[in-house]
Amino acid sequence: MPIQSPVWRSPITASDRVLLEIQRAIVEGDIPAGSKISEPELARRFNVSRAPLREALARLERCHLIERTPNAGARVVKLSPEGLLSLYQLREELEGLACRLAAENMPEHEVDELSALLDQHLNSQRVREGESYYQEEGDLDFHYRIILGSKNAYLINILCDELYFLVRMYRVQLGMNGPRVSRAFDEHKAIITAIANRDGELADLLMRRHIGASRKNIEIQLLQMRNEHDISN
Amino acid sequence: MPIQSPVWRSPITASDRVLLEIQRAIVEGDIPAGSKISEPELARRFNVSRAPLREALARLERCHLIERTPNAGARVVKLSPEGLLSLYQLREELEGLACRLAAENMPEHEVDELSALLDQHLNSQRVREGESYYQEEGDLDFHYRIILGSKNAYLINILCDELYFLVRMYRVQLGMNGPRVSRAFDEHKAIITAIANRDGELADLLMRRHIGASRKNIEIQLLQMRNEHDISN
DNA sequence: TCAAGGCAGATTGTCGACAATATGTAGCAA
DNA sequence: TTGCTACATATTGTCGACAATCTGCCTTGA
Repeated sequence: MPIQSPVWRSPITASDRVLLEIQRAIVEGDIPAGSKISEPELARRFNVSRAPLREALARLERCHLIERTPNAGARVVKLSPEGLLSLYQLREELEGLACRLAAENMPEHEVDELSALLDQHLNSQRVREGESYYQEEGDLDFHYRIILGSKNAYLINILCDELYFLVRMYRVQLGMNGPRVSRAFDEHKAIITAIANRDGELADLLMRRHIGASRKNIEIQLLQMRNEHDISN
Repeated sequence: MPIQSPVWRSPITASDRVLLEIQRAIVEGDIPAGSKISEPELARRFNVSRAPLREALARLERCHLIERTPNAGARVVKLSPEGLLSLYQLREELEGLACRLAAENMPEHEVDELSALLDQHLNSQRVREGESYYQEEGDLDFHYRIILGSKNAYLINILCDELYFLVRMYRVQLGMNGPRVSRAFDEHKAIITAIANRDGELADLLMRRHIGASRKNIEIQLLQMRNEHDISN
């Protein structure tokens, strides 16, 4: 089940439906990265005319999943190590800020809910150890809730609507699940505790460190992949 | 002359042209904040059909100048003190990051050019003192160049293409030029010096302080405006 | 052989019309 | 009078067709 944007309007129009389908297809690699997008073909495939399809394409460009050139059409973005690092640099800053603001603005009940959710995940995780469920769904949910708790509309929009589809795309396609599952629990717990204590500065620092650790983890994996590739050639 | 996005494709299509015109109209208050947007009316006004107009509207939504609701149409955003502060909170983080990255990635010649440009502005400014030209054009140009110097595509896109039109809109419509002109010179100079010295940490700090000072300046003006309003009633 | 130019096909940009949905108004019942 | 319903109007969403532009291939000439 795909995680859909929290600031999402209930999908009513044809362009909404098509957008969701193409988003999923791109994120999961069903439409390969770097491939050209043919408007007539996609329109047939989803049984709509080109008008709502182009509306959907405009929104896909907004969340950086495709790139369009006038009179030349659209291509699915190519994933690159540099792009991934750029993305994580941004996340460090933005989610750090989100934590600081959440410590000020997140309502008490939202903090409690998130805290309870973490405990719940921890228990269900201990049962079937190793399952990478948490890293996928739970991790994103955790980050989403804190971002929403910041109550900064621009920040929420940029992170949830524009950048997080890319994060998911990188995770799925590069298989960046990582062995950090158990450590992520503790880090998440520490972050929400800081927010509960209304210690914005600490929450900020912990979140930066949390994402920074992911980034370094990714850098290591990328290095390994490159080495394997070099050896095999 | 409007400052156009540095990552702009040369305006070729009708939707590009319409986008630029509506952007200007909204930023300068020609189309009032909060007003409803009628597709048929705008289409007639700019002599295009609704197809390219809707394409333009999609991009206006992207840079937060309008808000759309399915089946209900689009409205120009309403400006609010909270919105302005949210925007500046974001800018502090993002442009701080931009400075840190620019210190690493900005080519030497770009640093020199920007430094020279600052001196040039300083001289022409001293001639016609008080003119708010610098604050408008020069200031934005300065920030743009540093952002571009970061070489982080996502960061550039978010700041230059999505947030800066709003910044301009707030400045124009709330008349936030401020008396900080001369001080901004010194701050800009210090920032570019830090970047030239490849001292990312310092450049980051100085930029956050620079934008933070603007934010506080704005908060004061907002307070004054409220007081005057309260008194006059 | 190779480069420049042009032609054919396909793709994107734009248009006008129709269908689906929302908004405002008048009439009716409590 | 107040609140609801039904209708008329206007606006948005979608469609199919045409115009403008690009891409690849072929011809042509040096």
